[in-house]
Amino acid sequence: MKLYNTLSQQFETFDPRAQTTRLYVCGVTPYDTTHLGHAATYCTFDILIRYLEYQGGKVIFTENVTDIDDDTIREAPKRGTNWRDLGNYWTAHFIRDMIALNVRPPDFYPRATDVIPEIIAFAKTLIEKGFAYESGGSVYFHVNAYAKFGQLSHIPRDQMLAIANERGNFPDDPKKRDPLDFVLWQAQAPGEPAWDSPWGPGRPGWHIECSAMNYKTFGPTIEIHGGGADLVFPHHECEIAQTVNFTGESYFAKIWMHAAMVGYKGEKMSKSLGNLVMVSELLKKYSPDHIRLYLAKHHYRAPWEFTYADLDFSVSQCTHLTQAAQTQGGDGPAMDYAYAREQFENALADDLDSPTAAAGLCAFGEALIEHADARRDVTAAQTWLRRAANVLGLRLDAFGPEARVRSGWEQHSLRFPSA
RNA sequence: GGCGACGUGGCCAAGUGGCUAAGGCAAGGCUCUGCAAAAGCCUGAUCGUGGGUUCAAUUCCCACCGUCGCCUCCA
Repeated sequence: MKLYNTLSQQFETFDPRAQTTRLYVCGVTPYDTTHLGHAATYCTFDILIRYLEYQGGKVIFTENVTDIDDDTIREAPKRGTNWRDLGNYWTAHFIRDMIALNVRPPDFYPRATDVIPEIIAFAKTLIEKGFAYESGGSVYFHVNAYAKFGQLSHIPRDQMLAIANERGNFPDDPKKRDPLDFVLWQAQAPGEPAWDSPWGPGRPGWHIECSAMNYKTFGPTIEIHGGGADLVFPHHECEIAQTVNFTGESYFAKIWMHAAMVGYKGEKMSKSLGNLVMVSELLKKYSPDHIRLYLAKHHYRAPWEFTYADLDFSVSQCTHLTQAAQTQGGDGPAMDYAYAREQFENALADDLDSPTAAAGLCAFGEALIEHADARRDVTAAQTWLRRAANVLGLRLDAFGPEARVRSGWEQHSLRFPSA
């Protein structure tokens, strides 16, 4: 199949059967609610996984929970709790949405605080190799030591600095050598949670946890790294800088995939703007399939706007698909479905073009109903229809999420006990 | 300012180097109906602007205008 690689800015061929696909997708920072925008990203990668497996590939999937960072520490006291309980609470909330939407669970679901030793090892090695330095109990990655910084976001180096300075991002931290340097390990501030380290008590910076978790579960390189488009810079740029210089490999992930942002009421759906649509709210009126089909009808790299009118339209499409899966045919000549199958597979093989795949599947469902009315044998066509629908995460007439989805997430959620 | 997207009938939104440019919502007309509702049928697009490439562009290329996203809170 073909996938768009943010790093090379080109479509690249990816053969899911050539190797086991190690996939890492950046998860949430559980300091506040999650919403449809988050769901859209994870449904995108869910379709990717399902399609890779449909093509006979094997996938190992890791998603992270950044349970310790500035946000969780800052928000917890505002809500009369501590960072750990806050993280558990919102992670449990997120998991509920993922189960409801039939999003397959990751094989590994580590939290940042599970990998403190690995994070320390990263910082230590990066200091030894000259890519990082200790300053006042904190450790910083020295951006100027890595010439390729900017390779992912394609922001020219000289301008990065100029922009940073223009925007007043200079010496807010006098411990930094350079305003662009970012923290790997942060010295403990009064009242903050801390772990012991060679540089004194402190906690991980943002970015390093993903490098560490990735390395711990997968080793030096992976096939695909994904996340929301808002993570390209600085988060993923920093991850590359950390990982590549730690491992000494020429690359970190072969392909970098980014899911576009979802808008609502004319602006990017975001916590700070408050223009949120909650999955749990939608589920009061719509079924998981309605939402999944609606999401699949948007290409993952194209920003789009949520509207109830569009969501409503997917309701009748789901009804038809389900009817098509259930209808009784006759014993006439078997309905041909090879054309629909080819179209469906080609669409998804073309940079995960789920809108085309979904449209084709809906049209096929309509055709199937007509063939059944004409007393033709549609059983094989129905079997394939169900299989294709499953690639999009649809359940059709089945009740609730797949057993493996529920049990997998529930297993993970044991580590996020929520009061 | 930099990087990247997008701009299709009132609104939302597919799609394509040439054959009537999908579909949905809204609107108007018609059928049905005592009226209405519901349902069915019918009606609408110089595909942002200006150039270029081409026998042919809405589709490719360039410029411009406009909207949006990112540029250390962010899926």
